[in-house]
Amino acid sequence: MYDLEKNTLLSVFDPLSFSEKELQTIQSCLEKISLKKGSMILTSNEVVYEQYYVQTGCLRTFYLDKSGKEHTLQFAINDWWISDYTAFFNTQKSILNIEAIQDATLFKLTRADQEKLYQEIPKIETFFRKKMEKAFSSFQKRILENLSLTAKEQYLSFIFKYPNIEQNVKNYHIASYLGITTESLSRIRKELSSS
Amino acid sequence: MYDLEKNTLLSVFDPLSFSEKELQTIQSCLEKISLKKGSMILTSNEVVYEQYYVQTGCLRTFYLDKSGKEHTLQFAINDWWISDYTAFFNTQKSILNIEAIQDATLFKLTRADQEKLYQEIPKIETFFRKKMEKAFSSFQKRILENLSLTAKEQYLSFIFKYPNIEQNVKNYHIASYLGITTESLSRIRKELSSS
DNA sequence: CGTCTATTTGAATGTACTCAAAAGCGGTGG
DNA sequence: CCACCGCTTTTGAGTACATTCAAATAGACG
Repeated sequence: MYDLEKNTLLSVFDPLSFSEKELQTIQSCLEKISLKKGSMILTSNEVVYEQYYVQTGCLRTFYLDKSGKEHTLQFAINDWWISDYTAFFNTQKSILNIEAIQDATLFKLTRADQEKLYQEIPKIETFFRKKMEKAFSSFQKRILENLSLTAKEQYLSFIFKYPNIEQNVKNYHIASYLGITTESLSRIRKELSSS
Repeated sequence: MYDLEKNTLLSVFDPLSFSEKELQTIQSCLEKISLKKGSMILTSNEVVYEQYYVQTGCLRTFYLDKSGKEHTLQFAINDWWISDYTAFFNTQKSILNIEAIQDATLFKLTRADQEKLYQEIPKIETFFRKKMEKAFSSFQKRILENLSLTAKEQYLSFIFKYPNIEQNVKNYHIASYLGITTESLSRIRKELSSS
């Protein structure tokens, strides 16, 4: 295995270290995917068998409501995992869509291959459990901020959390994440710039 | 072990079945707790070493913001687990408070004992992983509803999800869960009753 | 019955929304 | 290099909805 490729695989499960044999197992489970900006890797109402590790680029998950509005649940940049996990956990149909909002390179991991990794490399199960705990915590924080902060404060919290997001996402994406209109976000930004 | 007590322990890890020896291990890890309505089992800024299984009664977790407002994150009734999981996972200080809003009986399980159970009865780790996945999914749903539904629709979704909640929680608790004032909730309920 | 708590109602205010239009920005082709 | 086009953001005016504060009712309980 070329070192370059090996380093890439290692970065997927970053704090862990592996034997040569384990790396081969991992390699057999990960499929590299390149995406063009604007393309979708998941649309609602598909059964979800896979999750994705984002190596480069930027993606988002969003929910399309009955009135046709998009609501961004999450952005994912380098070193994040992304899927419709609610559907993934139960091998159900997705309610979310996943879109590349920048050209991106990903690694795909199917549920079946994940189980295989759990069997062969148990520490990977712990790795994913911790990822899940982090994701859970960030959802909890999001709910609490939603309940306790004004739109302006939520925007500030957002750009603090994702300091380099500006290059990747449009303001209307941020608005759809915050649950406000682009117009409202524009006015909030105006206020902030003049103070 | 009396059958009654045994059945109680079994209900904590419901779909699983255990040997006599495993039941003893479980028993040694669970501590039964009785709570009076109004009492707190966690206040913010404490290190969180435990989670609780709710056998009877009703509890809620809430966040107290700088302005002194309470924001309810969750209610927990029979067969739910409750804690400040964000703090629990990392053995950090809580930002949440947990209050009994009805007389309640709980089982306490510490992080250390949970690890012990994982070692001795591996299927319990899977059990908790699935609980976590469910909790994650319900947070995701909450965020999406927050983004896509009106206050009235969120209220309807809430009473649909917790059909028997009325006996347990005050309307001002529901309002603090929905992120609206008691007055607004009152007006929403009035509209609904007249239509 | 009286007291305490919870809910409802009213009026004024504020914040975000919709709809429509203008301005800004980036890339392409003449 | 500039003009044009499509996309994004900003601005404006009017409206809708939730908020605040204050007061009135309704319920629960001794």
